[in-house]
Amino acid sequence: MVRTRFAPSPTGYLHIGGLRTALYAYLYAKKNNGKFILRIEDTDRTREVKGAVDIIISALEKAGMHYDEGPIVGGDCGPYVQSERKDIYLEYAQKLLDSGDAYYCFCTKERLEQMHADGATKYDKHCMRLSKAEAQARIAAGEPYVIRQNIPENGTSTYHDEVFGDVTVDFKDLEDNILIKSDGMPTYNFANVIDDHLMGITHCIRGVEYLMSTPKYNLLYDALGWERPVYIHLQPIMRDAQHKLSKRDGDAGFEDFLAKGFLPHAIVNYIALLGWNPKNNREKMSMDELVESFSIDGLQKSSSIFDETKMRWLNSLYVKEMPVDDFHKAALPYYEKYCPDKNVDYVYLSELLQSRVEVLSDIKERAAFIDAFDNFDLELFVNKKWKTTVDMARELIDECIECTKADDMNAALEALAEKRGLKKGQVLWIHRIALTGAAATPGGGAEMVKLFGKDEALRRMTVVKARLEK
RNA sequence: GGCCCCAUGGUCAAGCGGUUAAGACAUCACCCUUUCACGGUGAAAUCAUGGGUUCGAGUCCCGUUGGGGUCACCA
Repeated sequence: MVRTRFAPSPTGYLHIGGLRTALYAYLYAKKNNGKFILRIEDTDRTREVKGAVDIIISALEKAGMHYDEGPIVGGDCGPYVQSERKDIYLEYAQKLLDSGDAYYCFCTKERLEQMHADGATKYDKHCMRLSKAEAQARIAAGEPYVIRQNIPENGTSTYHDEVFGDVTVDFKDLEDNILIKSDGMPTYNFANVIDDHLMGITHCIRGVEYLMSTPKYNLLYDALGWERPVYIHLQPIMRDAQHKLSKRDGDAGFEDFLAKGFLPHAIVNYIALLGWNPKNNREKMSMDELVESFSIDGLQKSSSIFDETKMRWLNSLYVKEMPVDDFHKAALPYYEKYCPDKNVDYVYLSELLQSRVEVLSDIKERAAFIDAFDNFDLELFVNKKWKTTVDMARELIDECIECTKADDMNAALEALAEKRGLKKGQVLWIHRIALTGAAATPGGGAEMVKLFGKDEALRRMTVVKARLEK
């Protein structure tokens, strides 16, 4: 049975790159009728962020990825929070100590720093030479210590990665890294191996930053007599050719995009395609369809640049197919914030806006004309294409108002154009500007009158008339 | 710097020795619409570079360049 996992450290938000890693792990598990596990990697107590686990869980929920085992829901391999598994790691560290695959190290930070200052590129195995008795004595004396992994001094290690193929690393380039820190907590390098095995993880899906250290983990699997998992390393999502998308650049978090008005599934759909090709030439896909078409051979070997513009396009597709009621409900908070308590038909506004909005937050500018009417620039009456002028508006405003009162406004406007020897477009332009005060509106004059209602429409035009005649 | 990995239009990408080198976003033009969008049609735009191998190379090999990753008591 396939078992994959998403193992974030609780930093306070879910990075879009992390979300994609989680997504691929989820898709792969579901595609193979397997299980998707959530594990929290919080062994660095100094980086503890309160409430971070809840944020991750709720983000996964919103994204539509339900984990089968993990915090809160539990499972047979719990606990799923590493800080609660301390004793387990110590137990396995002891086995490694016994077999000689690990050793106690008492080197001080000062000595380590001096070593590097002297040009050393890795730890010199200084403490490996200590006898067991001596090590025990120093521990008994209360000296702080760590446990290091004993890596062979010579030879190479090759393993197969599902996306990169065979990767070979020379042991000379690997350091005797720390397995257990002086506070008794394991490092990622150790905990990840122990947990992946104990939790029955069959496919290890993670970022490329672990590509080169994977041989160290394999050494651990081998020493403990465990079967290695299948490895699938993922290239990062970039902001541009040389920088990863990061929180520092702002808005690299899943929640940030939600706040910007993106729909959760649109984000998921977009990032699924960033670094993976479904081979069916389809882009807009439901979660079920993603699961159905997911396959690791569509995974990209190179990193990809995040393109918010394209995500907006995909989002607009989902916005358009929303039931009008849903769209209206989603739009309401924006109306309340940007054009509250106006004399307009908000439901009709939603109807007009739905096809003109890519992300919900576009509503702000799209509906701005409703609120920003009073002081619009009269120069808007000037239109190059239609050759309209402010003077023309001044001349026509009274009649435009009359037309608006008419039962058949459109016909009246048309008649007005004819009477004045103008093109209909010229009259319509002036009429719509007088009504909305905006060069672009989510509908023509007729729609705008319907949106405002005749009374409010006339009130607006009267205000403009006064301004024109001042 | 050592080591590992990567390299097709501006971006996401198909391609797995023989193609007019798909498709999508963005861009531009036109149509539709007497606003703006939506929609439709079309255009422009890519194999980083130098050597091989081969009848034939975007596809295979080597070098170069560029980029990323990694060298922590962080994950």
